[in-house]
Amino acid sequence: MPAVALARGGRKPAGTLIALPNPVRLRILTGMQEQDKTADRNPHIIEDRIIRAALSGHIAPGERLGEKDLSQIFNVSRTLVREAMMRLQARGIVEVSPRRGWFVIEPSVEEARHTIDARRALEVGMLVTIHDIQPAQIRTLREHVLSEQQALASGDRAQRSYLLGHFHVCLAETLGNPVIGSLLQDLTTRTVLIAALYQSTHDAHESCCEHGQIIDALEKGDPTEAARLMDVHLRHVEKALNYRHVANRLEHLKAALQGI
Amino acid sequence: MPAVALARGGRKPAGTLIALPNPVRLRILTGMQEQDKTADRNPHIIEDRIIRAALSGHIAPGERLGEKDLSQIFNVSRTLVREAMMRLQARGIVEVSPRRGWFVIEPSVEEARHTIDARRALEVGMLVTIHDIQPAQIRTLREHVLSEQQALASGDRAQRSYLLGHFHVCLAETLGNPVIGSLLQDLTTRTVLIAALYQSTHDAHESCCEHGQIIDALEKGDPTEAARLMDVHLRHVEKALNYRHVANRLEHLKAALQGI
DNA sequence: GAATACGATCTTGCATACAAGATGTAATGC
DNA sequence: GCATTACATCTTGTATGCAAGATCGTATTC
Repeated sequence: MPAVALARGGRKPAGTLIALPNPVRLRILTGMQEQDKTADRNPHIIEDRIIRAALSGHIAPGERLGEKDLSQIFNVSRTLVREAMMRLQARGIVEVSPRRGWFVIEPSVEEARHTIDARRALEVGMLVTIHDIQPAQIRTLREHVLSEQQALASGDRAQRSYLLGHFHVCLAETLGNPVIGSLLQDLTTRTVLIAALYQSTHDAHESCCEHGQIIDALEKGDPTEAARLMDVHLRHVEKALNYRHVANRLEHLKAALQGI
Repeated sequence: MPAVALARGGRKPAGTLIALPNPVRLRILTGMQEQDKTADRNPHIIEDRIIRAALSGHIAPGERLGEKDLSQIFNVSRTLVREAMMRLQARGIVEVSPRRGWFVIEPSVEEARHTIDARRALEVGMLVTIHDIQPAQIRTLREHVLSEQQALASGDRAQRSYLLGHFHVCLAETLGNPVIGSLLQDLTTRTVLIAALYQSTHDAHESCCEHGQIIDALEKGDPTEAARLMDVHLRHVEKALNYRHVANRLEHLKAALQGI
């Protein structure tokens, strides 16, 4: 028996990430970014932290998010945790197994495809319907890519993962549509979880480079080309997913037991 | 003083719909569709009913949804109502005013544009990335349009409104992407609320006809044309919104008091 | 008569208590 | 030794209670 037992309702350890009991592991949720300490009374803080942790790769798909653990971590009652979980559930980030617990989504191969297709539709559609774009917007985007490059150089994997995912949200918001930005935040979070699940080997440098190319096309006033590049970019992201490797747990187990 | 007083926290009566106190008016939420009585223990029933009521035009933007009222209507405690509200909040259908109450969204002109733009991006993007389409799928869509026509003929405005909105969800799901379908459910619900707010005069017959044309294009194996038609369709929907008429309440009040 | 202060009564915000189910563990039978 | 059963302990599900704020009506004050 390991030194620390897994919490009762726990599924199997998600990936290789878990080496500590949940309450300890999940402590990363608290002090991650000191910048928004002001909004400590923000009822959305729990959601935000979880999304951020997922985007940073700190939380793995299938990971259990116990109400009690979270209530201790955030020092609130289970009520507030539950309310945050309800919102995250509506956003497709977590799901509940009755009387067993809350779990970060573990999309099946099919769900993964649908999610990426949805992103493709939304992002390509967003780019082809652009009218004009201002230099200031280009500057904002370039700054984002610059910070991506800095994260790449510094070797901060969490920051890198976060920024690469957040580029797409940033793009939508910079182009002036917060509604699309909000939808993309959820879809990219799910994509990052999918990538973690299916062990994406997608190169971060390549992603960053492609982000730059998309901005180039926008700067040249060619949104159609930008849309095409985005399509290619998302195909690369998808192609990097090794769907066969993990498949979903049930399929995996089934195959294993059939001696395949 | 009127025979029935408005609930304390109530904003102004939303549109001309309110002629009864909320608890009575909202009774429409209970027995709307007898078909899914089986799932009475489904914790999502409250959300579903509210979405459906909004799509049917039974619930107006700005309408107050008191926790107590709903808990009486659905015969559950406030806890479950609150959880449903949290999910609806995450889906952008309701919003909360602290210690005053929950309200169906009343999008500003800007938010309305962003929502329709998001729909355009998503639906156009979905159509241009279609590969092949089966006759069975075309049949499903035709059946939907048929039921739209029946609702038009029968004069059932609620059913008409619901089906015209639901076409877009149906399209996404039929084309095989439930993720897009889920996103579109929320976006179309918001659009219907916007239409109610800005008094859309968009002709229902025209909408239904355009739905048919989109299916025609898909059947002919021309998704690009379908995408173009969808773009036009959504522009018609948007154009029908008489943004100036109500604008938002503040603007409206301002204009009224300036004697415009 | 107009402005203000105050309290009654509504609302949501949040914590807590208990019910009910799921799971791991140890005792029991053979 | 192995299967079965009973129980202990964890989990979420749901209702309820009380706190705190917002609004409205009324009395009070100038």
